[in-house]
Amino acid sequence: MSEYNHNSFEPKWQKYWQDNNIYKVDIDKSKPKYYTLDMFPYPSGAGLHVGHPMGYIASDIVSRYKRLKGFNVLHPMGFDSFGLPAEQYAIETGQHPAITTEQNISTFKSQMNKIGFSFDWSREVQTSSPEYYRWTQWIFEQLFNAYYDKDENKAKDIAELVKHFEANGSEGINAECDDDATVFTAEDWKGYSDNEKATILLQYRLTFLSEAMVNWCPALGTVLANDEVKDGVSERGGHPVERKKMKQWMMRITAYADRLLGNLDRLDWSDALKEMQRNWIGKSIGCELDFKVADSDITLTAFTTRVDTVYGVTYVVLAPEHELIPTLTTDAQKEAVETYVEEAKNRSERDRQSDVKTVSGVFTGSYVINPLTGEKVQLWIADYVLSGYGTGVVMAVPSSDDRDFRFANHFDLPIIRVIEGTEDMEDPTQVKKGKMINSGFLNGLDSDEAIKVAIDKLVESGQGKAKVNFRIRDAVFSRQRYWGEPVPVYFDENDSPQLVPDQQLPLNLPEVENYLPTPEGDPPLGNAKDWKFDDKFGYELTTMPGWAGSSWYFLRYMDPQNKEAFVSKEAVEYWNQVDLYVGGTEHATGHLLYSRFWNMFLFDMGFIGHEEPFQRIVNQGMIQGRSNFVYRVKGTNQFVSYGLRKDYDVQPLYVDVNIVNNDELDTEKFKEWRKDYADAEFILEDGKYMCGHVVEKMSKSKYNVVNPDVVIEKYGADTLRLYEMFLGPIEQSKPWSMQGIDGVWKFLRKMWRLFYNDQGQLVVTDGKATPEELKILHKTIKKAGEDMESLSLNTTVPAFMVCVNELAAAKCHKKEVLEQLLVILSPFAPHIAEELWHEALGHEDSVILASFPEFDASLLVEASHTYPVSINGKMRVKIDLPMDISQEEAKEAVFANEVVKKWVEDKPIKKFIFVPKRIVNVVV
RNA sequence: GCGGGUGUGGUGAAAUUGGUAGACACGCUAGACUUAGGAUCUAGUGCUUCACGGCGUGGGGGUUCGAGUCCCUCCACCCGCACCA
Repeated sequence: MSEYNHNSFEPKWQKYWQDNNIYKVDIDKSKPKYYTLDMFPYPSGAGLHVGHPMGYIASDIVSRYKRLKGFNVLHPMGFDSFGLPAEQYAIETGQHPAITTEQNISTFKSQMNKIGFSFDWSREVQTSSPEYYRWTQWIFEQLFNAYYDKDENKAKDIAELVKHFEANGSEGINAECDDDATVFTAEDWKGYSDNEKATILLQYRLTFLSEAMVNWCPALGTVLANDEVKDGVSERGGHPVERKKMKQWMMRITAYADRLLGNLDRLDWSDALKEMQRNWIGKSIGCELDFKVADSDITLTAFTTRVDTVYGVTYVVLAPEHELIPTLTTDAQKEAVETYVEEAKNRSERDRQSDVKTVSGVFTGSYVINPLTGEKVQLWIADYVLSGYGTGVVMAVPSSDDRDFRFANHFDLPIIRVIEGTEDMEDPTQVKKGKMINSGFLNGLDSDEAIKVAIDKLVESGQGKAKVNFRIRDAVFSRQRYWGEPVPVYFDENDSPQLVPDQQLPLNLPEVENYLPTPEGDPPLGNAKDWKFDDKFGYELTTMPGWAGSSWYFLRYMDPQNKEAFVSKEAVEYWNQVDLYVGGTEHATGHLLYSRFWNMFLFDMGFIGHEEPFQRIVNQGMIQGRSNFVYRVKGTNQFVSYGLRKDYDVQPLYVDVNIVNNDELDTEKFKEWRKDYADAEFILEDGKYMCGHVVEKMSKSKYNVVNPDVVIEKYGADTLRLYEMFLGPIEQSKPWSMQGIDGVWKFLRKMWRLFYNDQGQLVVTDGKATPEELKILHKTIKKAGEDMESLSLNTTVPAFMVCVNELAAAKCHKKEVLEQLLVILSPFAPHIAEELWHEALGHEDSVILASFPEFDASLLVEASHTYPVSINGKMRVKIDLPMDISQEEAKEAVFANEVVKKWVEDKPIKKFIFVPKRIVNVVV
């Protein structure tokens, strides 16, 4: 074969790998395991664009590398196949989402296979298949049957809680539960009806029904979890979201808040990612303290992290939603308060968020007593206090909190400075910590000390206690949609939720004629005919959220066909944690928290042996689109080139980037692109039509989507793989550009020419490699190995280029060298490696089964080193010196050099620095 | 506002973690071979200067024999969170 021609062999090897099940893996205890995972995609109708495979390519390279290094590598792929787009499409067209989804998956798979990924497709999972969601439902049932014991700090079987209730009632139980959990005795418990018992247990279960404020999105017709709402609108589609009280299934993720936070320290994730999770969990350590309402027996409990500043409290504020407001409002203030509360209620979430600077509030007319100072201060209501955080009551310290400061200034409330040094400052909140002043028994203490002393005092007098608060909320689990897992629950004659028995799982998603809510306002599942448990009891009509199926799929890959369990003990023991998880940062607070939560729960219950699912995560950057524009002269069919557009009155129009090459428009293709452009005329510059460009998200409507199939057609999968890595560090976002892909392609052609000459004759020779040739090879082995371990894949490609350039220059065609080069290149470019491995080198087995060559350090040892010699820190000349030269000898040699003499002249030598194998620096 | 990150040629980017700044590619320039070139090969290519040289890693300052790398300070851009008490 005379020329490198990817089309002639890439499909051939893809078929060979598939036919020979080369990527199929099984438990093999004789080998160490390695688990590489990609965040599985939602199979959208648009197919893959060139941005998607970047992470997949990186993880594929690592998988292939680890395999060559002797690991048994689990590298699966599957589909997160429940989701909104397929359902929206069903609503519009009546097409069942399962059909659309199946078609899309088939497109995705064919695109992936063309790139040559080493996935073990026999382990594929699809979250929407009943065989899979049977176990998602099963996990839901385990969560239903469990509660969280705060003493042992783990989830336990709900039966143990029942035992405790039977013996002691609610006395002495330290478990995660609803805030308003019932208090009762063992006697009470025995007297309760089944229904009453069920209601109480629901207050403890890790998945539970609750009447709660939720994010309701009318446009999508469903509630959304907090992480699915961004800036007050839905993350998908950008529709407005309202707060609404609804009965919903919830997940008690807050039980795990502290462990989810604490474990972060031992995970090998980027700081940014960990920080995002920390923020989301939002732990704050502080205390609760009681403010008695003056002339009343009501006590308000406030949460603060800065109890040291308690002497600076000049007023206390309630959230507008606080339920005691009517009782606490004096008659004189009644009207003002009601007006304010009404207004605050009507402000949308979005308003409240975007308008942070406006100060508003109202005085209740009541006063409260500071528990530590005995001072009487005003009680206010303001919407800067959130009902959902802490207790909905804030002790305001205008001298150290920005919001309190603004508020006090606005309403002319007193400000007491309690930190030394802030006495004369216009804005005392600029200094947050220091020695306490004006603070009674806290005077002279440092802020941090004062916090401890103040808490002790509060505890002593029974007016407060240390308290840790979390920002994270329990997760809403219900979705009022069709295309998701049915919740395996029915409601009995008392309307009490009951689990569908295990033997009857999966509870299949029923057929419906209409994917919209029922006329009664029930979710779409309400349209299912005769869908009842035991023909009697109605099933739960909401479905599970998108994150349910994706919260445990990494476990199912280990044992995907298991009919007896979600994963066998043996499989999960062997494959254990995911060693490398590659995916986008957009899942930082959703998927990655929920997965950790479920995994931790399954660990607590003894089903799996590891607490954290993903030891190492690498977030690949986004590939942005690069849109092109043409400029039509208004009212004509004339298009003016980018550089000349200023001379005309033009309208920029998107043009398909696939008919533009390096910003130059293919005018012929442009005329064919659309009917109305068929007789377009062009005003050219330098004989070319140049387009404008802008970097933005890849999307169909912007005509900037580049399909990997197109790149593969022209350059081949190996070039695509190498090029996507060559573009830069994997974590970095960058616009897609084809500039430079030629360089990678040329590299593969050069590589090819080490094996075949222009006439297509094999030129590989059998001779013994020279030390020089071995050196070229081994420094590449070293570099490639290190890079693949650290995922610096962008620098590996140049290392290969240098290697091939040097071998070509040395006219080295020796089998001994080329054979090993093919092995180390094969993770990046498996097709060309396999082709040459068989056709040029005559191997029978696949290169995938080879071993990664051992790097031999002794081959890189040199007799001499070229030292850069600097005079006063400026590099002036390079001198070859023997490796083992002493400082004295080096000095002699350096000063004998003409160039050095010229620079030094007769100036006195101040210093002579000699760093072996590095540098010489002369200071004059 | 808080937190995280990034700033290096015309472009994408390297730099053994304090030791020759710009590897490797794209692009560009010149030449060779060619009927032809969006093929291939050779040479050049940070800026500046005829040259010797000088200047160069967002700006300013510092530590050091030596700083893209460490410290201080300021600026710009990107990402995340945001009345969280």
